[in-house]
Amino acid sequence: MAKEKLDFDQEEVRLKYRHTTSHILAQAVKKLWPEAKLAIGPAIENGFYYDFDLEHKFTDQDLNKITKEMKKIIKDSLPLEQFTLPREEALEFVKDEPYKVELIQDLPEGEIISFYKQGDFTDLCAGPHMEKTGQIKAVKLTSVAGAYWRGDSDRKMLQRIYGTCFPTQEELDAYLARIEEAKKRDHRKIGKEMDLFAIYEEGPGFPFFMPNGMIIRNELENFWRQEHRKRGYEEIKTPLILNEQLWHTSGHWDHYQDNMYFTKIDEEDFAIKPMNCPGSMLAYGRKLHSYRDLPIRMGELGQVHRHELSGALHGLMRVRTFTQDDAHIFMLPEQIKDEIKGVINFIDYVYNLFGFKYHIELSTKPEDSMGSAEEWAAAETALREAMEEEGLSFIINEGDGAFYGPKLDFHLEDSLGRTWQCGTIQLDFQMPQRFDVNYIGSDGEKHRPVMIHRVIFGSIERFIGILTEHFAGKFPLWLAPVQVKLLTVTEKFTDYAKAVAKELEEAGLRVEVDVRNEKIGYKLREARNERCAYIGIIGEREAEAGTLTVRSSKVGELGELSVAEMKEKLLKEIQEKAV
RNA sequence: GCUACUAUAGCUCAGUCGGUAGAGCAGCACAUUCGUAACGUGCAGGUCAUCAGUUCGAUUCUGAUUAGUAGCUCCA
Repeated sequence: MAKEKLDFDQEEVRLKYRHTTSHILAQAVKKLWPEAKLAIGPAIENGFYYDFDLEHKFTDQDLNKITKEMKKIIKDSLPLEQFTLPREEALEFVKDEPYKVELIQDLPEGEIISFYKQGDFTDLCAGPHMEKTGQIKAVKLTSVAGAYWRGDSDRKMLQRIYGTCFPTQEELDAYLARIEEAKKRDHRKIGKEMDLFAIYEEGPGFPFFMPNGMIIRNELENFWRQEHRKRGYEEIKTPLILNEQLWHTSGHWDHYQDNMYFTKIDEEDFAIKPMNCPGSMLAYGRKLHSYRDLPIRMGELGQVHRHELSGALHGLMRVRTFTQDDAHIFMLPEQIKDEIKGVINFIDYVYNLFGFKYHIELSTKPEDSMGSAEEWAAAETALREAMEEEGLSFIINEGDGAFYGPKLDFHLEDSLGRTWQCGTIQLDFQMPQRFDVNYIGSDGEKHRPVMIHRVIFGSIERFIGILTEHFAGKFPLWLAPVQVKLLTVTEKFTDYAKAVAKELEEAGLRVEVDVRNEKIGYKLREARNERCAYIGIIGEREAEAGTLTVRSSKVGELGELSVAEMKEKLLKEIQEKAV
């Protein structure tokens, strides 16, 4: 075989390569368990999977056995041959594979039905594929997990084997090492190490924030308030518990009940809020508003509770109580586009500040929704046009809107590249009608305002999780729980160290001093493990010169600085919110 | 919620083919007064997640429960 260098940078090459590997996986599984029924096996980001329906439960040992079998298939370097069949013959061909039968039945009439054959194994597949199984070099089966047939939780759960593959063993090893490295940034691990937050068995999905975590949280909230004041928002706070009737009015009773917690007060039924909007509606509706006052932008750091499925909980990323940095904007119809653009730019400003990369999804009308098709179309158009006019690209997430309106979702990545919805902008024509809120127009008549729900962080909890993984715990100075830690070389310099700490503290910095009778190497190691942003070392030289020897967690040694220089440097960095 | 897996000291883990458990780090005491990632000695610390069952005896085997992990479903 002619040695042909694979261009793995090209997406179609990667997909072809991985897809062929998934066929090899299926062939190996069929060889070992001929009774296994095949579902689907696509190439995905970073690898591939194949779904099987099989009584026997795959174990980790099985993955080794399967890998051995795959290596044989690769060694045999079987050619992959495509052929097509007319529909009836195709159905006859796969009659022992019920999932394949279903797939073929769902293909439109007249579609060419394509198969790929390698050795004694044939799979329904549109391709494309590599020419020979021998072209696959380095394979690793990574995990086995359950997955519903066709992603439908009402249908059977199949066994999914995940794997990855690369043109060389070195690339595979590098990839696996990268994953291991990324796991060290996991916010659950760092959160424990830095004592940011904790979740106890007594409250699954209900995180506790520890003092270090509270510093980050409070700094984020301060920043949030400052930025919202600049942009013409006012702040309110609405109650966590409101009576059940309110949730009938809002539509949550009909559309969101399963996710809500309820309680009783004096025999009357109350609900714990899963969203802040109904409270905001009451707040807006308590007085008459003139068209001259619109838009009204009402912000709220609102804590909500939602019954998320136990299997979905994930550190701070997916919890059962979280604080949304919410706001509801009430506006005239002609203000819609500008307001949406304002929020888009606001979100972009905040995410850029942290250096996040993000992508945007436009989520359209779900099956379970309120309002007419026309209203939904108008709302979707408004969101789409605002995006297009701002020159932003986005993907469509069909049927994933909120029950009261379509939304733009802003997704951020965690350390392993999993994306989490953070910011969202939701257009809502329903809630204003349901709560019968209005404004007085220039004609002296009542009119219905349009409303936007929006969040920037999404939830403070999730955002802190993302921040933690993004910075691997080395937070920007303005967020860092410990901004400076002073270490004394011996106890002789305790007084000087405390005087320096006092001066820095008086400038508003968060300072800790380690005057313990320990070796400097030991104290330094500990301070570094704690991810202190700056470490100041104080010994004889520094005490005499009125300085400290500084090391930054991000850029390393900075040499000797006077206390005044240190103070100025850090205050500037905080002021700039440098990352 | 579903499928699979996991649960031993504050943390990271070892271990018991069934006879009630260990290490390192952290903590405490003593010693050391030291210059850039771990000084030493000693002490203390565990209902082996919970509840049942089998057994003379269960941390170990079985079942249920709870919590967690990966993925699916769902969502900020």
